[in-house]
Order: sequence, then C-alpha cells, then structure tokens
Amino acid sequence: MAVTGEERPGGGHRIVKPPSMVELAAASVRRMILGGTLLPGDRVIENRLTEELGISRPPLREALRMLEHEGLIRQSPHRGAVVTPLTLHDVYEIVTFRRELERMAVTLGIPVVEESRLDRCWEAVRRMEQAADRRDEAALSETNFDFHLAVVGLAGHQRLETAYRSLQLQMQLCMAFNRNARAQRRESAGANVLRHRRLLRVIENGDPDEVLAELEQHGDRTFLDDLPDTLDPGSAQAQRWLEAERAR
Amino acid sequence: MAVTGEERPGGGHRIVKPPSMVELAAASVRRMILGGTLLPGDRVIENRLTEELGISRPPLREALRMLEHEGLIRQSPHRGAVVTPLTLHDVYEIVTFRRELERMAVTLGIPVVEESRLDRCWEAVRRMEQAADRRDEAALSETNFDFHLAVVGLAGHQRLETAYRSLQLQMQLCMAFNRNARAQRRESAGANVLRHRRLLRVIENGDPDEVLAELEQHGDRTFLDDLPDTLDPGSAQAQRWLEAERAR
DNA sequence: CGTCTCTCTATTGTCGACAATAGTCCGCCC
DNA sequence: GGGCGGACTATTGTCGACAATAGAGAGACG
Repeated sequence: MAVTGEERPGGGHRIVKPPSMVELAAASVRRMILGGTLLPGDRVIENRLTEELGISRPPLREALRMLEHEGLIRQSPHRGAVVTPLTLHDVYEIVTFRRELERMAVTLGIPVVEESRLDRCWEAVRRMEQAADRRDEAALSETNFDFHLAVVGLAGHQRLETAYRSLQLQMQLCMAFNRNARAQRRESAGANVLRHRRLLRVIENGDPDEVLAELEQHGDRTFLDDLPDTLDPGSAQAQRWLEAERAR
Repeated sequence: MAVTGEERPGGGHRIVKPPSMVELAAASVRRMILGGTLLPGDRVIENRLTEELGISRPPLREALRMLEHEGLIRQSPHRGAVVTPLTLHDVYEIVTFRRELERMAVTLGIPVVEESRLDRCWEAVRRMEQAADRRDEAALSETNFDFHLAVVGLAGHQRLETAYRSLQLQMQLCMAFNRNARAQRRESAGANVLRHRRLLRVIENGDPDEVLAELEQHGDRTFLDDLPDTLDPGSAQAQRWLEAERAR
C-alpha cells in the first residue's frame, strides 16, 4: 500500500494543496490500524512501513509521533512503536472521557449561536445519507465520524474538538479490535442515518439536556456488552465501572 | 543554549536512561517558550534552533511536532512554526477546558481509592515547600505544575492526565505572555504552599464537592482580571465569557 | 506613480547513509 | 542439563545534503 493523495475525496477542506508526506503517511498508517491490518499489540516497524509506503524514515517518524498523540500507537525509546494494546482500563478511559467531552460540548454549544456550525452538521448528515445509499461501509463510518465531530464543533472550541477527535479515533480502534469477535452493526444504515437526523433536530431545538438524553441513547451500550471476556482488565477500577455500566 | 540532560533534577521518573535528542530538544524549546525567550507569534525557525541546540533537523522536527500537540506552537505547511499566538478566545478555551478536566478528575478520583496516588500529591507538596524555602521561583512553578498534575492523577485516568498536562502548559504560556504586563504573583510563596496543603487535606476528606469548591477559589480569577486589553478578542463568544467570568 | 511579474533567497520538506542500541541466539562453563 | 556471557542482527536514533516551496525584493510595464 503506497501513499496516495485521495484522502477524503468527497468533502475535505483542503483545496488544491499537495499534502505533505507526513500527513499522507499518517493517514495511511491510521487506515491500517483502524482497518484492522495492524492489530493492537502489533509492532510497528519503521523500515517495513517506509518500504510499503515508499517514503523515507524521517517523515514517517513524524507521522508516528502524530499517531502516538492520537493515541493509536505507543512508542518506547529504542524499542519502537506498538499499536496501542487495549486493556479494559483503556476502554474505560476512552468511553468515559469521550462522553465527558460530548457533555462539555453540548453544554457550551447548545443552543447554537452560529448558523454555519449547524450547516456543517447537516452537511455531514447529507454525506452520510449518500454513503448509506451507496452501501459504502467505509464512507458511512467516515461520515459518521465527521458528524459527531461537527456536533462537538458546535461548541466553537478548537481544543475540545481536537481532543474529541483523538478519542473518537481510539474508539474506532476499539471497534476494529472487536470486529473479529462479533457482528459489527445490527442496525441498518438507514436507521442509523435517521437516528442522526433526529439528534440534529433535537439540537436545533436548543435544549442541552434533551440533547444529552438523546446522546445517552445514541451510544456505546451495545458496544460495551460485546466486549470480549479475554480482554485484559488492566485495573479493578475499570472492572467496577464496566459492571456498573452494564447494570444500567 | 545547548541541550542538557538535567531536566527535572529533583524528581523525574527516569532512572539512568540517556534521553533522546527529541525529548531534550522538546524540553529546551518548551523552556524557551514558557520562559518568555520566545513569545507568542514569534516564528520558530528550524535552522536557528538546530544551531543553538547543536542537533540536526529531523529530531528537532519531531520535537516540534510534540510541542504542536502540546499546543505551544502551530505549524502550517511550508510556512513553518509559530509560537501559538494567543487571542482571548484561546484563553477562553484553555481556562474552560482545564477547569472541566479538573472537574472530571475530581468526580472520578475522589474519594481516593489508591493510597499511592495520594503519596504522589504529598511528595509534590513536599518538593514545593523545599522550593519555597530556597526561594527558587522556577522550581516553585515546576512543582506547582507537578502538584496539580498529581491531583488530576488521582482519577487514575491516563488520557485525562495527558490532556490536562497539555492544558496546564498552555496556561503557563498565557502567564508567560502576561509576565511583561503585570506583577506576577501577589501572594507569598509560603501562602501558596499553605493553600495547596489545605486543598490536599480537603481531598483526603473525600468529598468531591468540597474539593471542587476549594479549586474554585484556587484559581485563575486574578489572572483573568489582569488580561491586557490589547489582547485580540478572537471571538464574541470569548468576550461574552470573560465578561460573565469577571462579574462573578 | 502604482502594479505586476520575475528572479532570488530564506526556509521547509525529503532523502539515503551512518551510529548506537536492544534483543536474540549460540557456544561455553559450571 | 541449565544458566551465563558474548557476538550478531534487527531496529531505532541521528546526521548532513539535496529538492522544493513561499515570500520578498527589484525591475519593467502600464
């Protein structure tokens, strides 16, 4: 798999700029990880990747730094990088943190003060619908991602949005991890789109609490039920949390 | 200023490992930024730094990536890096986000479940006291930093702690920015230490709400009052926020 | 006199090669 | 036979040089 320029063919915000090698490399490796080519715990060997991607090591190393800060890999000095090995504790951190960021975004961003931010959400839903029509699983996942990011973007809080993006990526990592163990989505793509439309209408309605309630439904409940038992707990704290969460 | 190995002489967690160039470089440049050698808006030119630090560009570039993700610099393709230019909107983001992360940490981490985490806090206070006795401003600031990080660490939430660290760094950037405009601390070092001791006792007490109340007092109120009027507002959202915040 | 274009330079982006380290495998000694 | 020490290899860390870009400045044209 060599690096290619067609990241987000439909709706990226980049116009004609030739992306740098490190962005390209980061995107490629990210896809490998989220797509399940590289699994949690796998070593990420620089030489192997430079060969596959056709670039040299320095930009690749920068790309790996980016992925590290996105939480997708971990690096230790002189020992190289590893796709973040997930324990239950990691899942705990990811889910709780992500939820909290969403809460904050809703609190800050609703009711919506700037029309253009809502447009971004609608645009995402629109592209999501197109993807659903095409039965394009990859695009559906991508636009789903964009939608949630756009919702968080309603807060007009760049740092919050960046952090959320990172968490969302790690959430996808969790799901890539689980892909082997279970049927991914029981829900039809159409229902999925509808659910997002409904969320967006609630958002337009302007009541933060309603939005939070809707998000509560939106989520990870089924994901948490399907966690494989083989998962390393990582901490008692996380185990207690999962139990409490499942009991709800 | 060449790179040196003596980062955190007192209490770093590294034992004998010779740190890599990129860590060293990141630490050096971080110091330049937080110490006010490089001011918000200043261009960060790679060649200049490689010369000053005595290292080559690839590791420096990795270091700059790190600093970018810490929020201390911004990079745009082919245009290089700039020390994050602060607008009021940035201050708004930093302060609100930081506060929210503290809130989350307190909610998750208190009452404290693991004794060792509290030890880390006490250790930080102890070192803070030593720094105060030595009238060592730099060490005081550093240990103050560590203390807050340790408090957030009570949550046992790695990702939260990392995010908080980043926000705390950006907070220091704000303060470095303001250093020129006003007298920094009106409070004696001793009172400062005492305030932290009190906070820690409230923490041991185990009531999250009490801790939050204490943190509320702890903070940025005076900082917000002293913001220079020359600061670019950045957004109406931020201006409204500052007004509301000052009215409290 | 202003503006537009073209060159020219400062700076960033990328590369291939060299140095240093950690983990491994083999032989050796007990 | 098992544990220990030492070379070897795979991999990461670092470097200097080359390529490509963006911005600034000088010159020509309207």
